[in-house]
Amino acid sequence: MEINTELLLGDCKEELKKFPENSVDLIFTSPPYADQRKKTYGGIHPDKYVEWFLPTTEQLFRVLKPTGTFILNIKEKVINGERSTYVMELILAMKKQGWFWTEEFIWHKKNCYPGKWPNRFRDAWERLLQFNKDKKFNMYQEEVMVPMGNWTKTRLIKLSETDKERDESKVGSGFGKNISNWLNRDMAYPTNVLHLSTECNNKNHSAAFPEGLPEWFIKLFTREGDTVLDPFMGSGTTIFVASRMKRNSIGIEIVPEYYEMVQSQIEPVELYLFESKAKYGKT
Amino acid sequence: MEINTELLLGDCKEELKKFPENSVDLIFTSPPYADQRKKTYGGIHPDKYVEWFLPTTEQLFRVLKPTGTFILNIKEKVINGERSTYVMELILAMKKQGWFWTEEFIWHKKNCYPGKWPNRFRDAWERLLQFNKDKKFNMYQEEVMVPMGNWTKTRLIKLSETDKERDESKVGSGFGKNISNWLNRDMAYPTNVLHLSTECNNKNHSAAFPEGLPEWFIKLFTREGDTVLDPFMGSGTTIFVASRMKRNSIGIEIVPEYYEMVQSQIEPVELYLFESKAKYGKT
DNA sequence: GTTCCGCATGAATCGATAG
DNA sequence: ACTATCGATTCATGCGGAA
Repeated sequence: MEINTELLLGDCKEELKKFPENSVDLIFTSPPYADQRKKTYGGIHPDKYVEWFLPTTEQLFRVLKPTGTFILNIKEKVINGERSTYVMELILAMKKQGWFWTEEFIWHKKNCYPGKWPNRFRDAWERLLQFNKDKKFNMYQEEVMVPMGNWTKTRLIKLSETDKERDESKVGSGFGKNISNWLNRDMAYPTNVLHLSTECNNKNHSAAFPEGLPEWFIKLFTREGDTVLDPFMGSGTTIFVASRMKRNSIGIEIVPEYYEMVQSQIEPVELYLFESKAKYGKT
Repeated sequence: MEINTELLLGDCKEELKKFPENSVDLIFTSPPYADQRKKTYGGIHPDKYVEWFLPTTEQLFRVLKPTGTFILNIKEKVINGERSTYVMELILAMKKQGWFWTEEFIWHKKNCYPGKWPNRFRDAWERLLQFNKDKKFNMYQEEVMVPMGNWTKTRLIKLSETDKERDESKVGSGFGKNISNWLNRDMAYPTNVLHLSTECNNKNHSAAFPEGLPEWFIKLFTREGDTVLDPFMGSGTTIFVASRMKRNSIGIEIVPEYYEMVQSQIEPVELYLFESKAKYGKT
């Protein structure tokens, strides 16, 4: 199997026009937040943020397959003591573009930035907005199953009786059996809350999110040989993870320094022979 | 000290007009979600939700003190495979009413209800939206401090012997004071992510949220003798907790069965004599 | 080679100061 | 008045050096 990694230098809303429509399985990205990273990206004013982002999401909509998924990592900042609304306005605007707002995952940052203020606590979570072109999309849930704790086990045992009664009367035969199947397994499906720490290592590249974040969504929404796109590549976390997981990937970055740094660290084409099981490194 | 609990039967947006303005310190409520609880509340169509809710928030704005806080527990439901937008539209509309959208807390439901769907995972979180009338409001952060993480944990093992000495020297020399300063550093301020399990009590009424939820916000935003309001009282969780914590409380409920049930279980007036330390039961 | 400790480092936010 | 910059606050994490 041949896995390609394609890196582009430039403004993603322009570069994306070169790509064919319906060609990407997963878009995972974390755009520069409003007024953040001014030194590298110039900073986008909160009032102009939606207007700035919409041309890009329009291109993303075009290149995404109907079965594909767009995961957007974002969080509104505090301005004058209150939360900005540009994320909510962005969601509403993207729906008008045709996007389905399927779900909102929560990334719980266990090691959030410290600080103390009279009127608020530390911000320990970010949004992971899931958008789709269609109600039907690819989702490989069994790939992200997690070990079940004893605590959950006992809980399910207690609930199983009530579950069987209620759901069998509703649906028929299916649901109650699922529950009993779970008891025999030691794996359970996760929820829409993800617990991950940010990586604050001394390396040159300071990634905005830990590798575990794109890894989880790449597992969930793609298979080996599929294509992953990150239009705001930054330090390249998404691209490195996708490559390691045997997914084709496309990374676009407007800052030359970042682009060159990623380019120097990645192999554009890799061959995988007689390997069916992937080894993703750390999980 | 005399603590009053006032219960009203009726539509809260009407009942609230009887109350003077600027008289409530904390509003904590979980309104009927759109199209949920149809049997008891009739159900509100998602498209009409904002329109339905705004007259109530207008009254809430009126009765809340300038230093007070409004905590709204809400979550959008899934309709035709995608998340509704009525919560976001509500926030935008409330801002036009004059509310400050100060913060969004996340309630991470550690034991959310089991289930399996082909296109989504179990929903394990809800929003706790904080609104204020002013940038300045009362917040008693030290009341909700939590034990610190592992750095101190390992240290506490070594300190255990010294800990004993502290108790002995409490009465006597000033040696204990140094230690207590150390121990103060074992507590840290929490974040805006709350981890609470849903309660599975055997009572007839199924509370929408666990007692720990209103308890945390009552600790954080009020003091003994302050006034807490829940305009959608339901099974009365907020009222019971407020009463136990020696706060005056006002509960409004439109369903007679709920109203009577709460009324039969609460003392309208309670006297507390010569007690300076509160015992809230479980923390 | 382990374990332990010290230290720098974050998509932060507020309030004061300066242009 | 309104924006830009700076210092103070604070904690989980992972690295490197030490015991």
